Amino acid sequence: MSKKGKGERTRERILEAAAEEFASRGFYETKTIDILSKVGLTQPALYKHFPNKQSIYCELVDGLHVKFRRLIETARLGIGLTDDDVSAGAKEAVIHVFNLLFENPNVTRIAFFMDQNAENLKLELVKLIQKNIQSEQEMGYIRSDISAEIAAVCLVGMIERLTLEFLLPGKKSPESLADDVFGIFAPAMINKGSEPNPIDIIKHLE
Amino acid sequence: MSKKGKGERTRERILEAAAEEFASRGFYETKTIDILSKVGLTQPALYKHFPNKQSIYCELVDGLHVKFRRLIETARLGIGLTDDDVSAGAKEAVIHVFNLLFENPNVTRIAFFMDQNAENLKLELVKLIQKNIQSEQEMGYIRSDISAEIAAVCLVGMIERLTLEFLLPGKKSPESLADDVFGIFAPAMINKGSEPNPIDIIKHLE
Amino acid sequence: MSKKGKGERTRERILEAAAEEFASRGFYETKTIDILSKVGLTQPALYKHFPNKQSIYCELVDGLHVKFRRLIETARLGIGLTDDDVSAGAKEAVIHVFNLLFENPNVTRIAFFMDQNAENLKLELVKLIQKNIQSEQEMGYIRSDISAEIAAVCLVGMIERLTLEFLLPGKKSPESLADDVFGIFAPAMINKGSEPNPIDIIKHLE
Amino acid sequence: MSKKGKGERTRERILEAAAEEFASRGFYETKTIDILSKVGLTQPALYKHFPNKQSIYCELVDGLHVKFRRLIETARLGIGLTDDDVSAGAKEAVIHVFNLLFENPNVTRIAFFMDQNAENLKLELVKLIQKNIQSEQEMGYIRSDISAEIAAVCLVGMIERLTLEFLLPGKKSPESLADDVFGIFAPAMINKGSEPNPIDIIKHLE
DNA sequence: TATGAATGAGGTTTCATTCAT
DNA sequence: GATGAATGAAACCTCATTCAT
Repeated sequence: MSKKGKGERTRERILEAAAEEFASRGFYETKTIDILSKVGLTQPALYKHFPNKQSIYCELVDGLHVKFRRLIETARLGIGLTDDDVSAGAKEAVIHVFNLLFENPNVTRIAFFMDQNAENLKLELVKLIQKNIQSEQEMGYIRSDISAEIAAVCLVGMIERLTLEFLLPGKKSPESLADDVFGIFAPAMINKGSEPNPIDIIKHLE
Repeated sequence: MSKKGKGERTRERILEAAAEEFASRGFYETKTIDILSKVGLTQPALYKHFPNKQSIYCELVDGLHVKFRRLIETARLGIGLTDDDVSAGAKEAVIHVFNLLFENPNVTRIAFFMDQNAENLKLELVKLIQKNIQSEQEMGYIRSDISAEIAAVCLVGMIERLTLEFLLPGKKSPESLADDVFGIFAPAMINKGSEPNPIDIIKHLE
Repeated sequence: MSKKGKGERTRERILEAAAEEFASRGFYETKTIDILSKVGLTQPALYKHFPNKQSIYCELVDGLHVKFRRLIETARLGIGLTDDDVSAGAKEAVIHVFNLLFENPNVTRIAFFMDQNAENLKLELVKLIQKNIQSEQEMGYIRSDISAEIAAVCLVGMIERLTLEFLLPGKKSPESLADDVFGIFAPAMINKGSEPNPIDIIKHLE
Repeated sequence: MSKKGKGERTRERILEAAAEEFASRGFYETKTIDILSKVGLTQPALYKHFPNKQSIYCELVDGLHVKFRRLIETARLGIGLTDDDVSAGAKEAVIHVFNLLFENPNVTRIAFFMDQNAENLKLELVKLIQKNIQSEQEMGYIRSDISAEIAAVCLVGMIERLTLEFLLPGKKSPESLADDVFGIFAPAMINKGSEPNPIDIIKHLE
């Protein structure tokens, strides 16, 4: 009666168990038998569903990486909004990031923190944020005396560590963490005492 | 002339090669033979100097962890200075951290970024910073509407990522990075729009 | 209308597919699933019809081996004929052999060329031929300066290789190959330059 | 003191044991542990010397195949001799073949009788012999009413079976077997009653 | 001090084979 | 009669690690 065949469900149970094991022990210390005994299966069952241990790992990692890249892409396309939307949109984007990372904490641990390739992912995120910051700097909304790259890198660093210490353990919600991040990041970026760059204002009025 | 015997030198060459390999491939993908062929030795030589592969890894990791904890301890003891010292001291402390992380990039990669235990280390750093922030919040020097813990976590996150992207690749110096960090973190913490706490002002004027 | 039930037909399709696979890949490189996918069945179906993989192989091999031994037995009983019959009968026998080997080329490949037990079969054939040759040698019809055993072995060798190179690929018919074999073997056996044994001549004139 | 290092000798002992096992059980029924227990070693020792089980097999097979092809090549270059040399040379060549096959009976069993690729080898031998026969047919030395190809195939068939039944078990020497082969093959080929073709004679006198 | 040669131990993987439906 | 899903068993291979020199 169930839409999914038993095989499909088994496959998913393997993936889930693998995620738990990989997240807590790492790839190498996770033995296939650890995964299987968790699911209550024996070795050949695993190889009915996956060609090898590595492929389970990859499926988990790639899954998140794809979603993550898609999120970045979506955010990139959303660039170029009006005033309030800009900062509101930024926070919204960060919430999306936290949401995604919170979807499956085990997978996030693996794909976003343990996997070597995660660095590339973070670099892409940095690039996206950097571009946004630069736009806003050109518009004079935020300080221009700070390197957009440095700022972006810092923002990503904050997101990372907040994810590890508050999001994954379930201590804080994505929204709340986004507030926290911008509670620090926004004030740091604000064009405080200095007059806004007149040219930027003109640009903005057009 | 050299104080160190040949054996001691060999031991160090092994450690160094191991650091390179561990840093680039990780513990499990680094085979003892990879390390040895890099040094031009054969397997038994390794076991003359170390009880096993794990011990090489531990020696590298523990070395940095000890130094790191010592740094934190020193910083902790240095708490409770006068105003200028406070922020100057904070930046100084961050420089020390960057300096330590820059001492041996390979080891840093291993002990500070790959090793599971690094989380504890970072947690200790967070605690230290959190305490400092709390002190300053109590003194009214900085915003009190931000959780000291969150702020500390964010600061550590920034340090981490800046280390990975600028310090380890040699793109920026410890001092410059400390400037960058405080260029963002300090303004974010400043008690701006709100009326400053009168008591704090008095303190500050002294 | 068909005498055979569906099960029986399935059984035969399995045998046939197995013969193809065994013949082209050998026993070990043929996986049960290869056979089954060829027939469009799944694994349990196989075990409804055969106790195991080996038994399929045996059934194929034994089938030919039994037929072959029966052929040899028939030939053995037919020994002791008059002159013309002798050589004519010999060629007839070889045609029978080729016919049998041509009946199912795949099975022949397996049972006559790949199976270790085939050696015994060939040995039996050698023994039979050797006896025939000896009889004829005693009768003086053919050279006595050649070991009957050697001659028999050679004849079997020819049959084997001709089978592989011409019969199984369908390049030559059993009859034509029998002609070829005797085109070489008969002249080789003939009592040519030497004076024929007078006694033999007398026998021959009868 | 010995020229060969211990490792090299071990390698050879493995090869030798493998040849025995492969020859008697076949590739798949030979477990690496069978080979190793014969040599008194454990698994890793094998993999110090060979990348895998297959490579041991290949080294054995390729070794003989190369020698065999070299032999054929040498024979090919030796074509085109005078009268007596022709048949003498042919026998000589067959002796070389038998000698090679006798050098290492186990390897011969594997590379010349069990290995699938052996068929190609035999085909090459057939081609060589066929050419020689054709030359002699053109010169009128031997019967032209027999297909050179058929004759060559038969000759190879004889060699094969004689090898299996007499050479490998050590029942007959290469020379003796060559005599046997030509005792049958030469008379079969001889241009008995018929006058030699005049044109061929002229050709031969040139 | 360093090495050539060997090992113990254990993991991944691959089959043929079966159970419950 | 046939199947989806699972298993038992065993082979290959790869390590870190050690022995004897």
